[in-house]
Amino acid sequence: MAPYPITCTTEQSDIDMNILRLAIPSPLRRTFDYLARSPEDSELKPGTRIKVSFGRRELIGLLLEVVDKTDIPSDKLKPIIAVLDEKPVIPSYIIDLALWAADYYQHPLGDALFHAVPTYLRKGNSAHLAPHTVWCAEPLGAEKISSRASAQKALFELISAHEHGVSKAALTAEGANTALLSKLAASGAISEHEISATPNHPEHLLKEPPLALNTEQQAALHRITESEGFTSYLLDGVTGSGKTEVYLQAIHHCLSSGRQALVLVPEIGLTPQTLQRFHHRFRCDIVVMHSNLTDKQRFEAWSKAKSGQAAIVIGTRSAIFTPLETAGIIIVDEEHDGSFKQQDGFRYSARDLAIVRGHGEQIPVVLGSATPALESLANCHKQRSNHLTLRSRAGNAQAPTFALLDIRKKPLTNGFSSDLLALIKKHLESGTQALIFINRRGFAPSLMCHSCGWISECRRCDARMTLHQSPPHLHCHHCDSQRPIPRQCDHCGADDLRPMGTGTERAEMTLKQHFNDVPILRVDRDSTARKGAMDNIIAETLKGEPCILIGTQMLAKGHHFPKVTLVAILDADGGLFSTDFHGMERTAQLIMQVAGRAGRASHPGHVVLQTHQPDHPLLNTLTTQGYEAFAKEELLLRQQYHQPPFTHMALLRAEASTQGRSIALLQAIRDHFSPHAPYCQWSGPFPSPMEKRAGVYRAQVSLTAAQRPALQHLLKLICTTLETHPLANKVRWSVDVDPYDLY
DNA sequence: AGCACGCCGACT
DNA sequence: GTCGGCGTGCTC
Repeated sequence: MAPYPITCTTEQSDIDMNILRLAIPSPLRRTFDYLARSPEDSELKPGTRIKVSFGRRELIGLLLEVVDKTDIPSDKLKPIIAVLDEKPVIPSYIIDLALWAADYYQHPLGDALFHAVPTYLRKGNSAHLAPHTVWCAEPLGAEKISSRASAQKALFELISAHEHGVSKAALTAEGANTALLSKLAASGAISEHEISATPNHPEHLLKEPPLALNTEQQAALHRITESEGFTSYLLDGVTGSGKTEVYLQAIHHCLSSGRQALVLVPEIGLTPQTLQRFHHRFRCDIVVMHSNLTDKQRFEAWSKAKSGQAAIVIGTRSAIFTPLETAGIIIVDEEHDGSFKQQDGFRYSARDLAIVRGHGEQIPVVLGSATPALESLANCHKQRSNHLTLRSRAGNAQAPTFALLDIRKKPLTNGFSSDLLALIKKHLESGTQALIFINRRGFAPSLMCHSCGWISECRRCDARMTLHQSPPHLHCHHCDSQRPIPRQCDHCGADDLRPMGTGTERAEMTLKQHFNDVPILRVDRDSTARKGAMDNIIAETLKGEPCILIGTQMLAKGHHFPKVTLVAILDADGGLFSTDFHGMERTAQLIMQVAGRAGRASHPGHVVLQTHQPDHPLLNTLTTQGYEAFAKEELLLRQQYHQPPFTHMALLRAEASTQGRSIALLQAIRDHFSPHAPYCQWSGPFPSPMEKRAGVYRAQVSLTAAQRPALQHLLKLICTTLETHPLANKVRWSVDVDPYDLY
């Protein structure tokens, strides 16, 4: 209980609380103080939007606190211009979350805080939404319309067709002339009604009965629902083990007690199928927050979450900052997914912030994955999180079998060994489908001159340009620049240019030559760019006829293909020797994810990995003993090498338009700080693995420390120094705490 | 990040 | 003569 004030200090009433401390949307790492105009201004609460003059422009800041004194000389203080809200738009626990994140990720606080404010509000729009209304036909409305008003009659008919009323927007969409609405309303033929929220009656919540749970699922659900206050869980369940059913029943439990659920999903995870599952189960308002919404739509969804009207909020990374009137649970699906970490600007991890938020609001947090991130597993070992495992599959589904296909010394046809082609043939002949995974789109990763060895390189990046065939062009996948395919070598003029390596387009061509009697369905960013293209492919595979699916990561996420019995990974070696210590973990996750696409009860899946490293220990552990055993071994290696999650890491990145400037700045920082920070290991500065990208030269230095606070303290000093460093004016620099990748 | 001030080169 | 290039400095 809070200590009760025994003596009342009376001075308080004499002190003028007339300074408003604001967060300003700018990259400056501090707050800004303004003068209150009146005593009423001093009553304002944190989270209120305030318009102020800042430098030579006007902008909107967010009130953080009201204080009685400031270090800023009084001649510099300006009064505020206007107060935009009568009550805060952002609740204090969201402000706290954003401020915590700004501090942890070393990001300017104003900029971090405004990530929690919907763009619609950032632009100064009113926080009040016009209530949603629908038009309803009156019972005897038809008689009230003049017999000559045919257009009004038509509109009335249209409205009558909607038993529960219809919104103006929907009428417009149906091609109605909504200008006549007011005429009809005036004559009393129709009337306008506010839509009321779907009431959340606990007994009517379910549209369909929940599925029966197996013992493991039941145990997991029980652990989650019995928790009081904050507890963190890792729901570690192999593909097909029914994680989603556990989520749904945990959400049901949460909704039943009148609370809301927040569900975070990866960017590509927000498929119509996922949403369907929620809509089929629950009779309540569900809002979805993703990047394709307009500012207004996003704000509307946000408002429903904030008011409590939306019982379930599903969203991508940024939805972690959505206020909920009565939060009851946070679920992070596919928690290992990289899209939860923002890769530029404010480099926060929504998954990690979910834990922080759950702790702050004293609610359970469930991280779910079939291939948990190593740091999530480590958190379980450290007893910071509770490991809930689901090992058995629903129905009588079996785990896929794995085989490494040694392709050393084997002739390859555009990346396919003859063994693999034979295997595909066998599966097609038995009436099932095959899925081929290649992590490169386009026709071939590069174009080479057979005469002199010249390779088509991007002018703006240290990268080769990918050859695309439909339409024919060279494309840099790093900066998006394109150019026509040269007829002759740029270097020696010879006309013998040859594609090197295999991308999805070339693999598709190869398969078409070998299997001309079955459909070959290519799934990559290029082939699914057209609206509905992906749906058509899904529909085609669901017919169940033999076919071959070929594609990139897009195939690995979200969709399941029940008739696929063979999954082949054309090149499993790609990530094995990455300079990034995460490489092996990412490769393993990807392999398991792709493998998980195959097989159901009647058709067990076979997974084949073409490799030049059939003796690679971790690859063998993964394919013979599974992800869990792999993770255990990889964690041991990380521990040996003092790598995360056993140490804490931050990356100092720099980019500049000329070579050397980035390095020089980072070197200056290292020289300045490393003698005073013996607890911290410095590595670099080095040019980034791809030094030049989109015309800028990039470099980085990594810092690791055994103790988080020591690292945080050092980073703070570094940021302060960098802000005014003479070398920093031509260099863009940033700090990446807990980097997801080291590029 | 913006935005203004300021001081040097090629144009109506 | 100016228009405008981007270096530098500031924001309570």
